Amino acid sequence: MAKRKISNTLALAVLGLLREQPMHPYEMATTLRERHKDGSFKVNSGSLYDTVGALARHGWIEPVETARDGRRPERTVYATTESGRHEFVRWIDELLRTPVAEYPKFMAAVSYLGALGPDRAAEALAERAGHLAQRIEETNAVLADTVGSGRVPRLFMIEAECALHSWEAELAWTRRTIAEIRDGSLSWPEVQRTEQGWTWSGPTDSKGSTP
Amino acid sequence: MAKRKISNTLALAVLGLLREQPMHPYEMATTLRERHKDGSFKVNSGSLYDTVGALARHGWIEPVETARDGRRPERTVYATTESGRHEFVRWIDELLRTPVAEYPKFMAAVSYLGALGPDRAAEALAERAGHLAQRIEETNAVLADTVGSGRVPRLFMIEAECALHSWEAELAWTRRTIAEIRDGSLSWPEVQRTEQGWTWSGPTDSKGSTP
DNA sequence: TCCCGTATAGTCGGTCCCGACTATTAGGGG
DNA sequence: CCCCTAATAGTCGGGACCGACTATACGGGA
Repeated sequence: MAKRKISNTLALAVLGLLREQPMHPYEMATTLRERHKDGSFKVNSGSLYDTVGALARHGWIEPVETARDGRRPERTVYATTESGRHEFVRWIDELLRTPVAEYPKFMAAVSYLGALGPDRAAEALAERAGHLAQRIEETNAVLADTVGSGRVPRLFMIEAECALHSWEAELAWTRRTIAEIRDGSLSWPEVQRTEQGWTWSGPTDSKGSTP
Repeated sequence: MAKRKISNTLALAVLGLLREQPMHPYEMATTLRERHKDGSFKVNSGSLYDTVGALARHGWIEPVETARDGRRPERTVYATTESGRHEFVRWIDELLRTPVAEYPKFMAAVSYLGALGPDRAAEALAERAGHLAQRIEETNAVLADTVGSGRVPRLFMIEAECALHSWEAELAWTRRTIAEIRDGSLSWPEVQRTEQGWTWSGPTDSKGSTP
């Protein structure tokens, strides 16, 4: 599978918005924020203008008007093209079908959990758990205020449900791991340098070395 | 909280490796792959040399030797510094404590699930579910072969357990959503453009419009 | 009426990151 | 013994991404 010409998912959001209505970049940003889509797309003005430019170069969108209100900066309004609308659907299809490797910061830190020692690790994870619980609550509130009140169809906020499930899973894992650290069921070997290679020792693990 | 000087987590991996032993960049890459850490860190030669250079500029690591084997390219061997070792621990602590917004590609696609229509969406999700199941199986096999056989302490592969849980959660959500699409409990409104704004209609949702 | 904070709209320079590429050598099958 | 592949070690140019900055207009309190 050849690499996508544009891989920034912000471009997907742009195509999605322009499918509804011609718009200028600044309006795209505010619309995405209004609809709470800024949890799924990193909306950054710099990236946005870059992305819109790239989409235009590829012929997936095109400028349809350059208006000027008084002496404010010029606004360039864009619309999708036929090929842009097709690309939009193809891209979504591909993103859904084939999982790609992601490298969340949390996973990197968990890789070196050992370096903190059991007490500090448990404490740090506990703080994270608190933040996660709060984030989950906030998202639930947003869902209640939109889908829950019938103002927005559920399908239009489905990604919030997806994110919620993912955070709940992370929270569950975090809490379980805290418990395992505290009750000692996750043994904490100390690493030592020797001339042979690496040696570790711990409450339940036997000594060994990596070749 | 001021922004970190280096945010690429590959730098964390480098600090972690050099804490054990002085090394040259190429050896870091192969070591990370051997230890199956390339699921948590994106190991790319270009990024690696950039990252090592940045770490050296900040004084967190330093070159200790530049050896040359025959007429092969020069190898620069690096070691951590005192401040590098402190930074390592501080960084892990911070990454664990405070969750940051991540923008997985899947979330972006789910945002526009509607654009595929129910049948194609369900089919695409089903294909994803298959890939996820396979990935889970592969990771389980790796865990069985390392931790399961007692060759590596569980703590050293803990991030694989974490990733496994996260994928299992995603798989569960995916399967549940497929079922909801197929049995019609996730209603699929059609969006139409009107002069007022946006109108949708669907089996269970009442008509409405976004202001 | 004057000022100040906020909303509107976008530009710009620099850093980060990637992957394709180069160059050398060890190893092994024919 | 020779060629071909894989492994070793790293370079480089270009594109993606970010966030700080500019500039104008509007609204409301002092």
